[in-house]
Amino acid sequence: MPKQENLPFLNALDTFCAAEGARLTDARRHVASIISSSDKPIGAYEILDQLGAYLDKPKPPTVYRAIEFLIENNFIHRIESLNAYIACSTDHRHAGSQFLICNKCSKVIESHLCSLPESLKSVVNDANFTAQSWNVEIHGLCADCS
Amino acid sequence: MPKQENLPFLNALDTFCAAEGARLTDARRHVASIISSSDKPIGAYEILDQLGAYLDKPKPPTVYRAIEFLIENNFIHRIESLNAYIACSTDHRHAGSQFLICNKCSKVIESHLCSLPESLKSVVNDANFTAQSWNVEIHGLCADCS
DNA sequence: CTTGCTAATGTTATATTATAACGTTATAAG
DNA sequence: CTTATAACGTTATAATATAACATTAGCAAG
Repeated sequence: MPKQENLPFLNALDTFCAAEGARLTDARRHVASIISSSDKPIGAYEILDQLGAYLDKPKPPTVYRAIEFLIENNFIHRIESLNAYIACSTDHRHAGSQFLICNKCSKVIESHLCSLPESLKSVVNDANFTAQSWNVEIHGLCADCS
Repeated sequence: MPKQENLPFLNALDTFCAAEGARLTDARRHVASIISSSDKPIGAYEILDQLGAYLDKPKPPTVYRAIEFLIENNFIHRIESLNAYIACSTDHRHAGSQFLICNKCSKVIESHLCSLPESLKSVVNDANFTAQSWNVEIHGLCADCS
């Protein structure tokens, strides 16, 4: 019984692939669908399990390759502190991500600051560091759980 | 040939343990020494290898237990995006960490903002989220490598 | 259309990171 | 001393991720 598909998400992916000449293969589409249908970050092996409903005996590389493709093209993010993946909730490519991760229900709120906060910019500048990408993971309790 | 030990770091650990009644066992001291002697984040299994010079055939749990102890007491941090560990460079407990991670030489600069940047605070407040801890990992090129 | 290139996949195996479980030992407090 | 607890040793395995290589699919040039 597939969960409700996240159609806007899949349509955006479709549009992107058509525009870029990228191939939206079965594996990619199904993995995208599985991740975007989850209301919380989902691990690679849980994706693999669910993928079994659509493909014949999928193996880890199939999942990881799809994940790689989707991350590269900014459709999903990896939550480093959970080794899990989540659909990107913004519609533009961004070098940095910010996640509010509930320690109780595991739901994640993605925010989308378009640039590094000033205080971090200062840190970066003071160190003569060239920032290429950045990731903020804030753990705590969401509104429902606190 | 042990690298130069980071004595200030080990002394601080010693002082802390004495003050808190925590036990500074061989495993903990050696793991702390190994991590604090490294000029870049070091993985658990590399720690394990090096630990072999001091303890008899150490096993993963020995390393992970020491790591857990050192993280809990804020002497080291885990760099999530590298699955690696680094000595804390600040002398006070802090709920949040910020790391500038060089993609070329792997060295890490830890900064120590004591509170969330304002723009992130707003995000947290707007979501009625209660932040407990936070981690910022900024990847890019350090001054030497850019 | 068919040849040849490239992207993507299938498959097997294995690397890497981390923890569960359980019996034993060491420490400090009474 | 005794006892409670913290820490450890050991074995095993869980969980996450990638290497390597043979194969296939899609597409573009001729």
